[in-house]
Order: sequence, then structure tokens, then C-alpha cells
Amino acid sequence: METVDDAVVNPGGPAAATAGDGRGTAAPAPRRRTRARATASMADVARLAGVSAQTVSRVSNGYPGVTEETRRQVLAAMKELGYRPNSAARALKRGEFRTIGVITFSLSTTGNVRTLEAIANSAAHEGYAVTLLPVAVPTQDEVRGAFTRLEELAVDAVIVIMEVHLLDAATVQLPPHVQVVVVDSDAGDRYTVVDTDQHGGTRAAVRHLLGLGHRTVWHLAGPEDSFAAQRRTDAWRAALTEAGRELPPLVRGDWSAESGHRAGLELAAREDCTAVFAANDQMALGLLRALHEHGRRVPEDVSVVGFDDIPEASSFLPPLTTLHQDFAEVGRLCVQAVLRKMRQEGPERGTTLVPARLVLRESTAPPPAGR
Amino acid sequence: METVDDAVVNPGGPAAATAGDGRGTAAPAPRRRTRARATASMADVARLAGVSAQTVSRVSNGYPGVTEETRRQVLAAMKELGYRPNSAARALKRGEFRTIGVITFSLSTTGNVRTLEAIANSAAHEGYAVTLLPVAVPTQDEVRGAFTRLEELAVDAVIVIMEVHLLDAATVQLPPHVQVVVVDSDAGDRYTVVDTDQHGGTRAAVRHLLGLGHRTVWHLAGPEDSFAAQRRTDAWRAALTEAGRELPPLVRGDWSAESGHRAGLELAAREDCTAVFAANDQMALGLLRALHEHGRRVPEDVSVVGFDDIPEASSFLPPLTTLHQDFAEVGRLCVQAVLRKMRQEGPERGTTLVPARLVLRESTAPPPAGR
DNA sequence: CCACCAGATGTTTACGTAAACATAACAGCT
DNA sequence: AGCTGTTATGTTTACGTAAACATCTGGTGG
Repeated sequence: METVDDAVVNPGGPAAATAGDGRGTAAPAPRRRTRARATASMADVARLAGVSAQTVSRVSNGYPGVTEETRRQVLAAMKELGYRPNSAARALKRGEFRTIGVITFSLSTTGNVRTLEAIANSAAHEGYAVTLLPVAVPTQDEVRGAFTRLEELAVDAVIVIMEVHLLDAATVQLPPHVQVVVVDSDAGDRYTVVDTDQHGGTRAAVRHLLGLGHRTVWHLAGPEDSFAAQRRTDAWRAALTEAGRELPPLVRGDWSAESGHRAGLELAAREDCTAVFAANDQMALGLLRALHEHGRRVPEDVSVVGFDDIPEASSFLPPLTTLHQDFAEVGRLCVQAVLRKMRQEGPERGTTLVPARLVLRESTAPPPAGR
Repeated sequence: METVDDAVVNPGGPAAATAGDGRGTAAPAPRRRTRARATASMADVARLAGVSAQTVSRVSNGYPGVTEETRRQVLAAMKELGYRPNSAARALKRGEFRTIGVITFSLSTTGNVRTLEAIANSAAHEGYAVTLLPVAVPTQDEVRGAFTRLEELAVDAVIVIMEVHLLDAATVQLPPHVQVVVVDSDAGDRYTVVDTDQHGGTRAAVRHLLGLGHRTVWHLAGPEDSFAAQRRTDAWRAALTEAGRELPPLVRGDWSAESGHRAGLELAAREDCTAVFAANDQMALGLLRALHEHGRRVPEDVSVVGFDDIPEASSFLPPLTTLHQDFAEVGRLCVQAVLRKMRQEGPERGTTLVPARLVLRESTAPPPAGR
């Protein structure tokens, strides 16, 4: 073990003996404790390459002012020792971690997961790492807990994938330099927000169904505490009102297929319901099952449109017409926005919307003849 | 903009003027550049509380040997200054980051996501953060890239959620102290592995179907490069052989519902196929659609069993009988294992299996009378 | 021929924390 | 009283890096 350090001979430093400054007064060199180090440091590389640590630093960071010859030597030494920069020391010195924290509710919804994935990819591309801050239950306490953990965490910025009022309520003070970007929120006046264009997407769905001849469109809504759900509901109302159609009573689910099934039982019982816009694909799946169980055919008797375009949507019975969300783009924009804020190039707040695209499959058709 | 910083008044530090130590010999006090610090350090807290930085450190870490009185004062000072420990400095000093890296393929499969989520939760519970290392495409180059990024990353351990031969092939040298735990692999002889009991689960599925009276069981397999898929296929073969049944030809998919649909078209055409074990629920979904399209009823004509028990499985048409994977437990065990390795308490290698549980729903029944 | 410049390289220092060691105060005992 | 041990607290130092500053070299132009 000891041998490692001992083997590192001073490779003929330029006779630094004369450099005996006034410091080493007495004491016959108390010989630094020779411990076998797990990783090589700049000093080790410097010693082996016969240069100063600073030069190693310059090479490591690709700074100019190093001869090609010297650079080669340093690189060789790095390789020999298996040198890896110590990110902790680097972060301490530089005051930044090159890490983005992502705080989100349980990864059970497709949207969050896909967004997270895109964020991670974009961040990696920009040389940033992503630290995941899971929040088990969407209660204020939990959120506050996550933020408290976050406060001590090594991150330069935070992307929040959830309704922001929980964030507001959690009276946590982030370190002043930590930037925040939010998904799934309407707080564009206070934060930088990136989101799918819920309104436009919903509008496209409703218009598609009305265009097929349906008298009106029912809505299977998501949970009240979700901003996305709320926006879709609002947009649905607006689109119907604008078209001068009757507004059917709202049916509410909680995003899960099971809740879609429960709600679907209600809808299936109503003869006058010929078109349903479900706030996500999972609920649409449950709805499809409920309709099937009640002998109502899709799309002959009832048309269904979903939201999200999860990969399975094309394998539903029948394949689901739905709104495709470009999560990859949302994630990418989040990272861009947060980096811009860190460089103080971007605006402090404002909302960026990513369009949703209607994907036509086989779950929609004109209403039954009689209607 | 600037106002923010300017507004941060020094909250009446105890006239630190007298602290003019003996260092500044000549030069009329070059006055350290008075920059508005973003965060308070231990020294700041110590000054305000009238103690040494070391005492602040002790309080911060909950070490003993501090009077209740002193502790209170320090805590008050911390609160007043909004002190947050600097994790970079801490990591540098301690030589550990309290962070676990998770490297996985695209988060498109339920299993990976759920495992990741459980890992994140368990890690948070243990005071560890999770850094996500996304690998866009499962090529050696990509994996190597991820590991290279990882090498410079601030992590103490790595959990790999993917077939490990890619890891082997990627000739990357992790820093020696970084521990590794693997999911979805058979490399128990070289690594610490945690996984669902693919074999036991598959066996339960096959026995269930045989028990219902089916002559044999067909298998809709996952992609060849997935270890989990391979294990399920092997186990399916073993279970049939053991029962002395005929081994039908293998049908292969790629995990996706779409591939399940394609493969399902083949199966649906065969009259002698009355029972199918699909390697995951998504493919089972596609299979259900294909069977439906061919007028073959489930479960009356064909029985189907899936694997995973995704939340939507209970809303399939019909609700799917499937093997429930306890991803939460897998994730928890990964974290436990990796922490144990870090403390050098655990074995270097070996495999831990988490049982899969057969969930009976409505997609299985005895074969049609004639068969 | 020398002052001066630019580029390459070395030296010092600080980032914030916590281990190791040092000191001080005091209680309990002979 | 004097010794010993215990507890609370302070001081020094090192972790690995990189900015700031210092030094050295060789060339250029007056």
C-alpha cells in the first residue's frame, strides 16, 4: 500500500533546493503522512509530469498558455495515474456544481417521466448532471421536505414539475442563486414556465369532435389539484361555449385508468353522450373498457379522444385518437431556460408553450345516425 | 436587479473591526473585496454567535460536546444568516458525496422507471441524493459515454439498470471506491445483483395456465438483448419441459405494445394456440388487440398472462392476469446493498431475488371445450 | 545593449468544512 | 492542596482546485 506513494519519485524537479524560503526554519521535515490515496490529485500528476499543479489545472481545463510539448507530458501523466478531477473541489472553487435538481411527484404519470427523461438528456448534452428529488405524496409537508433537502443539495438550478401553488405554500427559501423553472403551472407571472399548450390541444380535440357532427363533447377531467387538468377543463369549456354548444356536466377522474373506468360507467349509461374528451390516455383506456362493458361501441356509438399519446395508445381497443405531447421539447426548453437564467441572459419570468398535435386513429367517428 | 444583493444588509455583525489580526502587516488593509456573498459560511455564523467555526461545525453535524446554551446561540445565528452547509466543501473534506448515480436506458419501460423511483425514495430516506445518468441508445459507445461522464461525477456509488454485458464491454475504469450494484443482469458472480425472481414468476404463470387445462403455453418473448426477457424465456422453456409438455415455437417482440400486436397476429391465426405468456404487459396489450381483431375471445378462446402488473393492466380488455413485480422492493434492496458495500459490510457479489406475485384477473380461463 | 513585452510556467492563496490536536475550566478524589 | 480525568471549546491544518499574482525566458525595437 505504502509503496504507491513511495514509488512516485520526484522526477527531477528543477533543483528546487535553492528555493528554501524562510519558512522551513527548524524541524527536519515532519514528512507528510504517507497514505495510499484512492485517486490521484493534480499534485500527483504535476509531480509525475515535472510541472506545477497549476499547469496541470490549465491542461485539465483546456486553457491556453501551455506548450504542446508540456501538454502532452501532462496528459500522459494523467493517463498513467488515472487522474480524474475531483468535482467536489472543483465545485467548491468555482462556486457551481453543474447540476440541475428536478423535483417531481411520483414518477407514475407518463408526462412527468418523459419530461424528466428529456431534461436529463438535454442536461447531459450541456454538461450538466441531474439530481432527482422525489416527492412521495403531493402534500405541502412533503414538498417542503424535498425543498429542504434541496437546499443542502449541490445544485445550481431547480426544475419543478408540478403545480406551483404547492411550491408557494412551502415556505422554503432557496439559496439566492438557485434558479427555478416550472412545468405544469400557470405561474408565468412569477416564474419561468414551460409547458405544453393545453389550451390549443384541447381546442383541437373539441373542434375535431364537433367537426365530425357531434352535438357536444363530454369531458373526463383530471384531478382538481393538477394545473394541466384544470387548464384542459377550462379550454374544453371555452371551446364549447365559443361554438355555442351545450355544456355537459363535468366528470372527474384522477388520471388513473381505474378512475377512468369508474367515470366511464356513468358516461356509458347516458344515451346522449356520443363524444368524450378524456384528459389523459390512461383515463381514456378505462373509459374504453367501461363503454365496452356496457355494449357501447367505439367509435360507432361513442367517440373518444385522449391526451398525451402514450406509446400504448395505438394498441388500445380501438387505437386511440389523442393529442401528442412533445415532452422531449418541453424538457429541452426547460434546460435551455434554466441555463439562460443562470447566465442571466433570459427573462426572469414568462411562459413558453409547446404545441400539442392531434393524432387521428380509430376511436373517433361521426355520431350514430339518429343523433 | 442589483437591489436584491444591495438589500442584504450585514445583519449587525458584532463589530468585527477589532478582528484585525496580525496578518496585515503593512499595506493599509487591502480590504478583501467586499462582495455580497450569496450564502453565509460557518465563519459568518461563528462570528455572529461569538464562537469558533469548529463549534458551528459540531452543531451543524449534531456532534456532542456542545452546551445546550451554546447550541441555541449557534442555531439562532444560523437561522438569522440563513446558513446552509456547503455540500461541495463538505464533500471535499469528507471524501464522499452522499450521492448515488443511477445509469439506465431510456425511461420508457415501466420497470426501469418504477425501480428508479424506488431507488430515489430509498436513497432520500437514507440521506442520499440520486443523480440520473441517461443513456439514450443502448450501444456500447453510449454506455461508455455515460460512464465517462460518471467518472467525473460526484457519486459514491452506481446502480446500473441494464444488461451488464454492455457495462463489461465499456472499458471504463470507475474510480476505485465507487461501488456498483446491478439490476436486470445475471452477473451475480461478478457484481452485486438485485432483481425480480423472473424464473419463479414465469413458472407460476406457466403452471397457472397448465393448471387450467391448457395443453401447452405459448410465449411472447421480449428482445434478445434484455436479460430479463432472456430469463423469462428460459424459465418458460424449463417449466414446460418439466411438465413434459410440447414446446411451441418462440414468438418475439421488443417490449412495445406495437410489437405485441404484430406478434399477436401470428398467434391469433393459430387455432392450436389457447394460452400465451407475454413477457410484459405492454406486449400483452398489443396481443389482446390482435386477438380481438381476429375474433378470438379472451379468455374464452385464448388465455393471456402478462408480466409487470402496470397500473393500467386492470383496465385492459379484459383486465389482465399478470405477474406483479415489486419494484419498490427491488429499488430499496439496491440502495441497501450499495450502502452496505460502501460500508464494506456486505459481500462483494451475489444475487438477491425479489419474488413476483401472480395477480389473477380476467384474461385466463380453461381452454375451449374441444381442446 | 538594454528596456520592454509576451508567453510559458511557478507560487501563493482562498474556497468552506471537519479531523486532529491543543487548551481551559472544573469536579472528584486522595 | 495537588493530581487526574472529563467536558467544552478553540486552533491548526488539509481536502483538491483554480484565480491572482509572480517569475522566468527569449525575442524586439529604439
